[in-house]
Amino acid sequence: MTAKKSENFDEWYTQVILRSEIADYGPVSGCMVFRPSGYALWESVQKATDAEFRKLGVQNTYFPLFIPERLLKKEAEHVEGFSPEVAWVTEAGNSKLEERLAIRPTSETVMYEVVSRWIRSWRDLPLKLNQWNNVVRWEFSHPTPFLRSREFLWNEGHTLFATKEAADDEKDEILGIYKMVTEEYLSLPGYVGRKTDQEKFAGAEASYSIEYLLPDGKAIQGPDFHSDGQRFSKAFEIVFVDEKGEKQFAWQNTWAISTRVLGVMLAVHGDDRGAVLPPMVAQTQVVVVPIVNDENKEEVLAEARKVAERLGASLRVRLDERDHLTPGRKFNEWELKGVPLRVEIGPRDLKASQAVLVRRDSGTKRSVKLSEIVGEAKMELDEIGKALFQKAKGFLAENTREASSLRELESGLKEKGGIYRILWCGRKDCEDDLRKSTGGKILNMPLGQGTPKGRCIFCGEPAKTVANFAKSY
RNA sequence: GGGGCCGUCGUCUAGCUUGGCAGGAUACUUGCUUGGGGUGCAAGUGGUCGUGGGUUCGAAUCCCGCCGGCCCCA
Repeated sequence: MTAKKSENFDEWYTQVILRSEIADYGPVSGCMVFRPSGYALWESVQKATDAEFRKLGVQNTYFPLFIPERLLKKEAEHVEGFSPEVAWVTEAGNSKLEERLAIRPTSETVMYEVVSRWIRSWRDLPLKLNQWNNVVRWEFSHPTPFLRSREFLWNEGHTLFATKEAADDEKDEILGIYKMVTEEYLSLPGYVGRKTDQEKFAGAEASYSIEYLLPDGKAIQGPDFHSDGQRFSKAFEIVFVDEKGEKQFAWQNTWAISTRVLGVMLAVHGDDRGAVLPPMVAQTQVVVVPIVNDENKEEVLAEARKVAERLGASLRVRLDERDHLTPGRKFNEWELKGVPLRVEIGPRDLKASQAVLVRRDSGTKRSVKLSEIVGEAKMELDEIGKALFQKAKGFLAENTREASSLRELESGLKEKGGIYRILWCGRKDCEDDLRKSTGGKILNMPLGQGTPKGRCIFCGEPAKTVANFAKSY
């Protein structure tokens, strides 16, 4: 690592993900490669999230990558929102296609066209579908691995209900899952809230998001949930007969968590030595580094293997037996790669029947008895996950401020960055003007708040809501 | 979206101003050495100089386009 996180964040971020061997660039701009340790992070998130979805009765499916143009166009607001960044297939071999095919930017249209055939009666509902897949959104501003890539991986949940109430009830369930996974697995704190009408998903009635703060003071959106109402069911004629024998349009939701959260996690926790991976998602949770010399090589290696095996029964462990590297080199390498916990075993430890545990997050070392090492390692890993979360939470809190005047907001964003709590009248004009004059935007509006006392930061009319405001990715 | 800086072995880079043998460090391979925080020595492998065109006897070097990366502004 040559860049410092605090001095040149963008360069630091690039170095971390490349040098830690988590990701690499592909040959097409904006399309990244997940290397094994990077893909393992996603698999951990996927596994944890998917298990929660299943508890709600969500079933996994797979729908096609390609969407015929006529389908994509069926819901007007939806197509308008996505058309600038849709990638198209227009040819196959030497012949031009009769109808061009969109590479899915999201799958509403292709799914609902088909699903409409599956729904006939209120007994067919609720129908809760999900797919883990890739989508393509051809962004034109600077692509950044994980944080803004043209192709990314995500889940897209698509659920259909008989009533608005049933559909609305799902919001807290899904946002709760996303909050749990990002907090407990990725150690990331964020702000849950509703998006403004301008910022909501193209085709939704209302959108909700979890917003995060990056170390450079800019905010970025994480997982989201959309109440689609009956817009898509009307466009795609997803109709069922209710208990009274009347035809009704289904009420729908869509929701997603993407690989972007991995970028947020890497950016938030990493330091000037490299990546710092939360134990719950790290491919390797513990690395065992034997420290040998000629006299006791076999003895030390044998004990190191034994320790690695015992730890390996319940943890993801790697034993670094490479003989051509010195311990110091290995320490640096595994720190760069972000392995949460290191176990050192050398001649001195052997004599005392102990080993040294070194935490990646704090660098603290302590000796533990070999007989107790499994329990101690588990405890440390647990502590590391919590400590990362607490540290990130502290950063978020320190960089969340209130601004009561436009001037305060402007200068604050410029000098310190971070997220500002502001009062807003709810009018689109003010939202636009705020964006123009500050370069930031309304991220979302915290849920469960009453009408606040006070006036809109821009126009001075009575405020309708509190809003999280920041410069963003 | 606008402006600026930059692309040379896997990585970092010298060379470019003033056109003339692509050089170093690191990594990698082999051997020895070393080993509790980036060991040391020796030998070896590795480069269409981002890409396409132009100028020239001759281009990493000069000119133009494209691609990619970074920075600043909106």
